Amino acid sequence: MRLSQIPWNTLKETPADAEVVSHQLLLRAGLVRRLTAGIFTWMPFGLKVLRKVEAVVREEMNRAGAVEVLMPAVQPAELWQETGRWDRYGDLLLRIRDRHERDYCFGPTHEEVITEVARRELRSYRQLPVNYYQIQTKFRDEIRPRFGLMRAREFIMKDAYSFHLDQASLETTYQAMAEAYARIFRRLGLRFRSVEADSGEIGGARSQEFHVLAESGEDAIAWCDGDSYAANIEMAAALPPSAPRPDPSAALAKVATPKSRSIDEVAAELKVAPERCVKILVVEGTDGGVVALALRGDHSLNAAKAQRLSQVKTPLTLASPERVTSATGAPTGFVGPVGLRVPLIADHSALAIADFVAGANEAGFHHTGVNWGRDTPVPAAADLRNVVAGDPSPGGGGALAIARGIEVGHIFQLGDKYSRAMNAVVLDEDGKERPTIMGCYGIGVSRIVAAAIEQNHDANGIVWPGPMSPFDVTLLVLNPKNAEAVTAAAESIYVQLSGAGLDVLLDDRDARPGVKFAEADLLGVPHRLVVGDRGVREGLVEYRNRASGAEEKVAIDDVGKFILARLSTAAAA
RNA sequence: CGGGGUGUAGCUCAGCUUGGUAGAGCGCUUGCUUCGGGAGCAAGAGGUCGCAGGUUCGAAUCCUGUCACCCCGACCA
Repeated sequence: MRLSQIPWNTLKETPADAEVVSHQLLLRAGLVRRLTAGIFTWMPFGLKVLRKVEAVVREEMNRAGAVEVLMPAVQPAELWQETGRWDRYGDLLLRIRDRHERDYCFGPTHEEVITEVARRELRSYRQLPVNYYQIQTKFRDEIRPRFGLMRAREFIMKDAYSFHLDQASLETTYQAMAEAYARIFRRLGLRFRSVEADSGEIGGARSQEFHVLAESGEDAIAWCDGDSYAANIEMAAALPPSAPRPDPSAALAKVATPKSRSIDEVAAELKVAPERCVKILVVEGTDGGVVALALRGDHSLNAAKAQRLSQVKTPLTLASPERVTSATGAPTGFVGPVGLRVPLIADHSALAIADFVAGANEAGFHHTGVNWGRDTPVPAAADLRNVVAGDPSPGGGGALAIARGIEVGHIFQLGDKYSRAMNAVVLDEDGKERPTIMGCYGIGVSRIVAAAIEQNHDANGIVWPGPMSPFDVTLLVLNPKNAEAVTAAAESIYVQLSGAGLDVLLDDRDARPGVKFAEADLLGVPHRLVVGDRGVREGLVEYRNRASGAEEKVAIDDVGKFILARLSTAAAA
């Protein structure tokens, strides 16, 4: 492409409302433009990136035996009423009414539509298994769209749905999808991890997430190199400490702590480490009362784990300050296990310490030297906390590390939830009707673009992994006005590279060199060639690698081979 | 939805407290000089000050309403 013929505007200043780097750089590099909250236009170069991601996804889905379809974006309410999700899905569902006053929604996902397809098309077990996929625009009316493409309302997703006669067949396809996903992210040149995940609302037996690793990731994932354990922190099990609880050695005492409510304040005032404190969180229970949860002072509550307790109301709700005071006799911050009048469940780690500090159930006072059993009944034990770096891995292979990740893929085993609700059945070998068993597999295609930038950028702009870059190579022409020879050389190199099958961006604009360099860095194409007066006289162009900054001079006649060699070594790596 | 904030030129923002008729930088246009890391000088174009009411001789500025957007909380690819 010749840059002189494409309107391309970059921003020198960071737009005020762009919070995360990917959003800032997408806007600054002119790849996307925001139309309204959570809704974006893909500009020419941004679209090229999106298409490259789609192509890899499509190739790998096809390789894994999936078959592409394209379902409607607009879906009738009736379908959603069949599965009950018209009412349950809530405000995330963008509802539309047509001129006949009929209800529709803009699809946030396609389980209903694909199940409708399946129940019409699939009649015999002989047609199974089948895995349909599409790459399509979805709309979820997020309460708060943010972070640019990372959490847009309108976004592009690859979603696949597989249908099986039995669980064993589902397992096979699920495994194939896990492998396809790993191939996709590897081919895109992204550092990623697959983790065990909570299957959440969609339901079903097994679920795995794929995360692009990046500091700015919204999710925390726990992993261990020693045993290849990896799980979303929501799921990662905290093992009970192996050492038995020490015997009490201190006497129970009540101390005044008028200013201290938080663990940090209490620990500072009493000069004890937070891990020698026990904090109590009071949450709503299932029986209309409240339930107290005990954690070691330095640990944080894991909402997903707490919700799994039968006594705890879902969704997890902290009791209001008034409820806490009336139930325990103390305001929040001073609740403790000694003489506590509400049911108490303690995290394993909180149960494993002796002589600890805790609230005294009286405003302005804490206890020191508290011991389970001696001063309080021994509460029920449970895994309630988030794992922290250094915890033993549930896989037994060593210590856990915590990394941040951006969820870009999620695969589920759905079972027969939708096929039963919508009567998607096939005849089995015995001629009996059986509901199909389903799997579903999503990839956030547009989110991948943002995640790639979050993971790969520097102070000057984007540093695309080669396979996602809008171009293979960018060719900067310096001083074309003053040097016809330079223009001619650039043209010949452009033809040479294009002829070699490379996607080349030729910067033939009448612009100053500084502008071209700065904008090339912003755009982040991995390989840059500069054609200028200096080199052309010697028959040379200058090469620079965007990621490493390494520079090299290359003979004009050899540029095609040179770049191709770089691309193939990058692909092999 | 609850809490906080912002709407002034394409972008980043000043002006608002204390009403007097619109500003800067970047970007854009033209010319000249420049030209190896977002040039300099000069001349320009561009704004119903989010919208609607109100107060006032006079409103970007004060009041009321409204809309949009952004940030903090629970969901998700």
